[in-house]
Amino acid sequence: MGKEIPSRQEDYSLWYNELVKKADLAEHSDVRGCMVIKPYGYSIWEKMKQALDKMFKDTGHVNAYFPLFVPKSMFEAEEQNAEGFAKECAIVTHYRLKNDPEKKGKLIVDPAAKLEEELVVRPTSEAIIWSTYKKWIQSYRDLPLLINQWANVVRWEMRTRLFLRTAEFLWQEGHTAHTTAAEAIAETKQMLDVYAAFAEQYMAVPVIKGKKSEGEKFPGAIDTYCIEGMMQDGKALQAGTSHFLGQNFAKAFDVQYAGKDGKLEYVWGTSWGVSTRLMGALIMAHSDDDGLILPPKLAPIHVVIVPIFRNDDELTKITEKINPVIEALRQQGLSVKFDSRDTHKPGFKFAEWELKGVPVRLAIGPRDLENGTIEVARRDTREKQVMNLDQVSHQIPALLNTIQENIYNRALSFRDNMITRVDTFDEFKKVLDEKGGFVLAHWDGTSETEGQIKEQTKATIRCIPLDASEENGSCIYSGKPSAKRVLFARAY
RNA sequence: CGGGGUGUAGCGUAGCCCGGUAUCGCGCUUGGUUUGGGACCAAGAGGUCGUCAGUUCGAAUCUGGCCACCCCGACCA
Repeated sequence: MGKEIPSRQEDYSLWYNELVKKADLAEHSDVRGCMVIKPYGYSIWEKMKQALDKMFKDTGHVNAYFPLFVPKSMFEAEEQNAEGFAKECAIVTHYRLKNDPEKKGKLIVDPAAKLEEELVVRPTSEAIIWSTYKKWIQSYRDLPLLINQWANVVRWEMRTRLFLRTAEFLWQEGHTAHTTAAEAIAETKQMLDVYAAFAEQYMAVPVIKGKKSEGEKFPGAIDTYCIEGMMQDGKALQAGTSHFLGQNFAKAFDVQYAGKDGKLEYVWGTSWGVSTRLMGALIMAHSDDDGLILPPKLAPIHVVIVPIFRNDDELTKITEKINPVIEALRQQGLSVKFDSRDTHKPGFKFAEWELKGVPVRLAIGPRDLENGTIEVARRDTREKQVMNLDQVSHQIPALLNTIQENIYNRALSFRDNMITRVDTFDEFKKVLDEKGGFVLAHWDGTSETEGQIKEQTKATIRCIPLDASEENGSCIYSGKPSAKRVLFARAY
């Protein structure tokens, strides 16, 4: 009955798709590869934005907005970057439609309105931003330039999945310019730390910080750093990236500054971003077969209250009793939903709010009115307890903190159990097939080996962990010497 | 772009082989009884059967073109 979703064990990807739709997060639109983010899903994204935006501001960044369209010539300027995205760019070639003379009521592209120069719909904004920075930067006094933008971007993906990979998605992209390489590298790492802190403290998703291999890095970057999370099906998900761009874009767009000594130097750059893909990570890291499990810090509704009543009179009495509790919870900054609909039974409401992942549910009925109590249920453990009505509003904030910690710890121990060290290629393949998760193994550092392993196992090097300890060993594939283990996984 | 599949009410489907304008469930509307874990009964509303053309007295059903979507592959920071 009602909205049931398939179990994770039956079909993980079907479970994910159905959960996204049934929990009212998003749905496919009539536009191929694009999704509609529904109000409930969007409010989670808004909470993410809010927290991240504050973290960016606290580290000295300011927001700005750059255009959606990038002239093709500008896009070409940084070759590596342009080539990397060329295969998935949407292009604007015309600027006008006209009535179809053949078919009434139909529109056709007006061939007379062809653009002199095509416009690329941004797959990322380095080109337009660096060509603007050229105008903004003359002196060392103009640096560092620390700018972020919240925007949509378009990458014409062949196969799409709600939140994880769509043709258009929402993200933020930070673009900074610095006088020295050291400062730019420090910025790159700082923002990686910001992302990791956000993932762990707000999303309750533990992540591994690391550096991408040559093959996996951002085209146009010198180094790409990332945070990698582990999903419940044993596949890895890249949740954020931070790039040290060196002087690549400065040279491509001729962005130079005069130093104190009057000499012209190219600036050093970084860029970093997270996207609505984080929604996918959030969903897949915590949720269960009954629906979403949201960390309190990102839940649009912290507490839902379900009254149990047989008639208007009982509802009135419950409302009178519960209103002060609602008020007290809101005073503490919590978002509270009082679900007094008389069109659905309590059991239906319980199931619905569980599907939507509301962390805490309160239920109050005639029996509670007599006893001065209320039932408190946690979404993460499904535990129920009865509390005194006059104490409940004081205890909820602590309970929410407990839930936030619990789902983080649960995800952390799952993730830790999903890291396996292997020393042979046979073991490597066996672990990937039978257990999944991250595999820590020695690698000779060549892209040939990386490519061979990818081809044979579909596993990629997720990152070279920043905290990897020096350890002499030999590459699982080639047997050549290796100084540290890298993190492999099959990934989203 | 290759290989396979599907298109019937808001959603999920039956019917298609063997032509006669459409089945069932969920949801929706109305009324009543219900309400401490996804209520029940009754009465309703809703479909140019993806699209265009052809065959036929007659097409959801047969034939062809087109379109869209899904799966596998290729591709993918």
